[in-house]
Amino acid sequence: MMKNYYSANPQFYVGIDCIVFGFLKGELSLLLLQRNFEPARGEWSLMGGFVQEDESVDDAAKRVLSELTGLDKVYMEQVGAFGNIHRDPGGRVISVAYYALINIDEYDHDLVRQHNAHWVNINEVPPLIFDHTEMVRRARMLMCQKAATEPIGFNLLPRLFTLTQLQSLYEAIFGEPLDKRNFRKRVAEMNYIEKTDKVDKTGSKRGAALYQFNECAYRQAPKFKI
Amino acid sequence: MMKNYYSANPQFYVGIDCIVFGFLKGELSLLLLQRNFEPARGEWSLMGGFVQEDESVDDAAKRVLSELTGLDKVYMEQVGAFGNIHRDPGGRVISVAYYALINIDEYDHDLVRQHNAHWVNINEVPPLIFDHTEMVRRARMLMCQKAATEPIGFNLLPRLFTLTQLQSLYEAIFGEPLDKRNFRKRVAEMNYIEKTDKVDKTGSKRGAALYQFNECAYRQAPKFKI
DNA sequence: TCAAAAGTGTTAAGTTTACACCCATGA
DNA sequence: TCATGGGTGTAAACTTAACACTTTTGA
Repeated sequence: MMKNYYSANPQFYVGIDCIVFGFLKGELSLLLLQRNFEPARGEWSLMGGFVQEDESVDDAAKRVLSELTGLDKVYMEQVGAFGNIHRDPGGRVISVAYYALINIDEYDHDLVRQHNAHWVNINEVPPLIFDHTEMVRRARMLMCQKAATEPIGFNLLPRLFTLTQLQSLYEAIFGEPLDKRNFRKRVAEMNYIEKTDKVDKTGSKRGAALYQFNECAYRQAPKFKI
Repeated sequence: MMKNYYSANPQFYVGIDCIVFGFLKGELSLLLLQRNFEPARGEWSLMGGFVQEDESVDDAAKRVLSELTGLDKVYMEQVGAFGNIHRDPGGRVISVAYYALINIDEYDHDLVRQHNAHWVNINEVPPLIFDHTEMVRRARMLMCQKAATEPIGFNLLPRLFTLTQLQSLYEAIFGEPLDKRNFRKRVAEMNYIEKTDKVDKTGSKRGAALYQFNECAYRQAPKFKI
């Protein structure tokens, strides 16, 4: 009768949509697909997929992201469920959106090319299918809030980075310029952002010190505020 | 072939679970069900239901809340989708949790009684079935954050309230005492929290001024910070 | 008359913001 | 030698936090 109780209800396709953030040429960008499949062939969309029987919703999101990027162990956060009746004109699909932060040096370029995916500046996102524009808006808002109080930004950078790179990342995330001296003062207070003895000479003649984020040290004293 | 593409994927029951907050006797409380039905008869749970074909997920949440409380137009926010494979031992259900803020003077007591639901102090929540404890944890965190920066607390109070009531509400939400003079100073800066000429004599001999939240005035200058 | 809640300002501490110049180096 | 990005400290403005007494009135 328990079986009975559940089976009186309808079932739904449950989709996954991924908002993939990357930090490219000093700008925050999204990895978007120009669909070469139906429905909505030719239009822009997020990378998506469907939850399968043998996986949790979170695992489905990881799988979908991995199908696009070849990446594993990526920082992802759920944005929420999107469940309007006609959100997908191809049929009733309830979709769960996730955002992911990836280091653009590490993804599988071939896979991305096969999916006809492209990096698009966050401020120049074209109209997207269905409710994907709303998903992006929510994802961006959530990511921005989270990035202000938790050290998730490092997922968008290479393991070693300069303070100028870090600052321009946060300027891209918040969409506003930051004061260099105030920024560096705050970084200096976070001992888990460690100066290494390596130097990056690609960005300037003088060379800039390379830093790394020490996750363990952060967990000892998890205070973060940019 | 579009149909084909979708139908290669499995379908799922999509559940709704409601974290119903109320402000009762100076304490934040949750409306919890002691289940008189299977599965998990006798145990404590959130009010739940299933999304139907003819409704959006948000509408399903409103319906489920209304089935329990008789209320309409309640403040609700989505907490997120919960999709672990074995989260519900009775079958694969992907559930979307919502929190609701209700004024405890206005719900339908008979309906609540019929569902065997009870108000439980937020700090004395019994073990809940499935992943409902985690849902409550997330809902509480989200609500607390939101309440600090948006005027959602008024949904938990009667239309007219005293500043002492308002303060004790926020103390319950944040789980910490607030300074009376600092609190009132901040309230005074929010012109959309309007003093009325009515007085509440039930809480003290002297009587306390009754205030109301003016939504329109708030939208003119939507700044809120407690 | 007294117990109980309502109401009311000031000051110190801490945080945030604004701001400008010298340094090192490769071209 | 000079153009370019790297690196550094201080003071004013603002925000937050701490704090105690008087008022009113019903019992």
